Amino acid sequence: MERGQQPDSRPGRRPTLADVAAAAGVSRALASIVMRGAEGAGEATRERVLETARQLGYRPDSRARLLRSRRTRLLGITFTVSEPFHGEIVESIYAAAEAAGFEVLLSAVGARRPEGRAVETLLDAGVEAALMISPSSGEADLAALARQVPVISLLSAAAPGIDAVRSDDAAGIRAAVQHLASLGHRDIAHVDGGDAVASAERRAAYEGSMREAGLGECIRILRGGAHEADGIAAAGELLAGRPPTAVVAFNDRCALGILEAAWRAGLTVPDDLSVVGYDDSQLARLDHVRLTSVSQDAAGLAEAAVACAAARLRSEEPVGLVLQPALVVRSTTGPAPEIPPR
Amino acid sequence: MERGQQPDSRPGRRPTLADVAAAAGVSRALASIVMRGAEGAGEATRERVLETARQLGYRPDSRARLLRSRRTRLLGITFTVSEPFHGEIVESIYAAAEAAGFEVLLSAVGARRPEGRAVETLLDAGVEAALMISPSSGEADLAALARQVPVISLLSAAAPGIDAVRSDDAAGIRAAVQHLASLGHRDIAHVDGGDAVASAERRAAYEGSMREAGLGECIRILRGGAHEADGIAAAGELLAGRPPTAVVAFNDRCALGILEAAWRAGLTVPDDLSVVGYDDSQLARLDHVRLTSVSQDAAGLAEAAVACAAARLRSEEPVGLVLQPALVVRSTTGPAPEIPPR
DNA sequence: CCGCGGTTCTAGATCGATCTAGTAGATTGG
DNA sequence: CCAATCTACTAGATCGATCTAGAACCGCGG
Repeated sequence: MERGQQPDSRPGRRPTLADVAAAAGVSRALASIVMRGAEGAGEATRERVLETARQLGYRPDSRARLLRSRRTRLLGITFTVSEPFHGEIVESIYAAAEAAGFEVLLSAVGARRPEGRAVETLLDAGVEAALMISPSSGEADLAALARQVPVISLLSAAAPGIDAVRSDDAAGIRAAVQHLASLGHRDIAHVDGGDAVASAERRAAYEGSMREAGLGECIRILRGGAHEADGIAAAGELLAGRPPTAVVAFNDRCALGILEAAWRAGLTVPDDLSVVGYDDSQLARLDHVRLTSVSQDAAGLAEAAVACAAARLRSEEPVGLVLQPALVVRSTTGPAPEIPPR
Repeated sequence: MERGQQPDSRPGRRPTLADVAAAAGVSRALASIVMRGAEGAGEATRERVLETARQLGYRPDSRARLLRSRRTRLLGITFTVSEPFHGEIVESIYAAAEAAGFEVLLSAVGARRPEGRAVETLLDAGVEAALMISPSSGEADLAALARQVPVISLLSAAAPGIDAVRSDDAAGIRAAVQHLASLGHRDIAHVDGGDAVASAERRAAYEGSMREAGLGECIRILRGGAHEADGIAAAGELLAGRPPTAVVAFNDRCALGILEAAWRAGLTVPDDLSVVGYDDSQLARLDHVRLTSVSQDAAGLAEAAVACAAARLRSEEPVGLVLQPALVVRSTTGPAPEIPPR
């Protein structure tokens, strides 16, 4: 009677709502009402049912629950396991989704697991909407997908029929350039993202804001990429000739590569060289890095994306949402050297 | 007739097996047989059903499917979003699980999402077993969990009632020490993992293998940790006094910190200092790092873990499985300098 | 014409929850 | 005292699949 481990009816099986109802001496329907906190149950009965449920160790079977109630309240997420910034967004999405009453289903994209497959898993599980972080699929595929389920693209530009939540890259880059210019820098170079998605836009923003600052003649763009190695390679080229006094990198990982190359070359940051990253990822915040970076505000993006999904499920039209990034100044930027080094 | 977009019965809803059956003029049961490739259907009918399913854009509802068939074939995984090595294992688990006929359900652990919550989500979804990568819960919690569902712990030591799949840390460390000794190093230091789970074991293995190599007098252990900053801090201490000629780090991230500190201090790797990491993560393989590291063989661990889960579901006893790691020599280790530097 | 084994197919129960419609029982009002 | 109203509760259908038991049909030997 007092054991509370095994339901007497079926040995060794996880207890069901029927078990709880039987044990508490009520109908399944009433037990259901109590379990989901709906109204229509007496106070005394409610407590009795909750107590028996606790004793039996009952946990509602989410598959059965979702099957019956049309609204699954499930949000699917595709993300790339090897991208640290994706991880940060995922964590924020959990929080935002929970607050909005959604469950979250993750599906990883990786070298051996293409995005298409990741999305299919989500559809099979019955998600109500799919949040895709930096989707790599083509526009046609995304459009086809969007016909089956609301799709919210995170960090990428909008496509027809799908929501897009991203931050204003141009504004972010402009903030970086202006910050450096206000510190007296003139030779501000840019290591771009190569073939990465947002690379072209950030490159253009760099050129634009250099001209705005009256530094059109100092524009210097090097081909980089999204990873540390790309930063290293570009920095090698950069430091070989007449090095600039500051560099705006495509993202944090690229910036980290530049920092490493600078350290190896014996330069002091930020005395000899200022470096700005992009993403404000954990990497940037690490104690030994303290990288000045443009913050994409993972939490804000996540909340906006979840809000978007909720709006779409209330059958509103797709929107493109653009958040304003903020520059976070840390220890890798400082005043321009009085006399150019070397 | 030829549209193939909307099932005629219920507009705008995803088609069900009943829709397919009706459209193909067969019973639901037969349609089910065809869809899951069971035997008992005529060749002609089989093709007709598959064709109509394709036209209607039918996809089986996994919730309903799993609800009915007791075997959910679902594997739950808890992992930490910010740990790169976890990501690698996750990806390998996908492959291994698919090959073994399992579906995979991910649940992330993070700063704002404790492991307990991550596991509960998995249980609610009805996973048949839980694979936990580097579980942080206490033994009591794990034991309680293991009473509800088979638990396989990855990368951590075994606990009563749960399987554990890990690699032989002692052997890995020994391989690192022997490698360095064979290169002529004598002053081989160890930067440990601080409070991290496997730290004590690796530290002991370092001491043991140093003695085996006749270098008992050169033993030197510094407190480190699992992250880059820990490596930096320890390296600062190390390089301040009489620096060793080689360092065995607790893991790759720690080793990376040591490398950075070395570069900043103007040392050349491996000429002045050899460094060995642990995990053989993506980080170690990066072009500009090329860190000599002990490979934990993510794919092997993943396969073993999935096999373990399968065995447990055939009601075999919990086991502790230990894989042999392998040392991957890259560019951060070399012969000991003829004359100690400085 | 009957019985038999084999294949192909179907009706109906079932998984564990939710939801609709409706039934007891107490309370209130005229 | 009967009708109306409200609350507490229940029976049974339902979601979309699987699974069991059995029906319909085939050819074939006796």
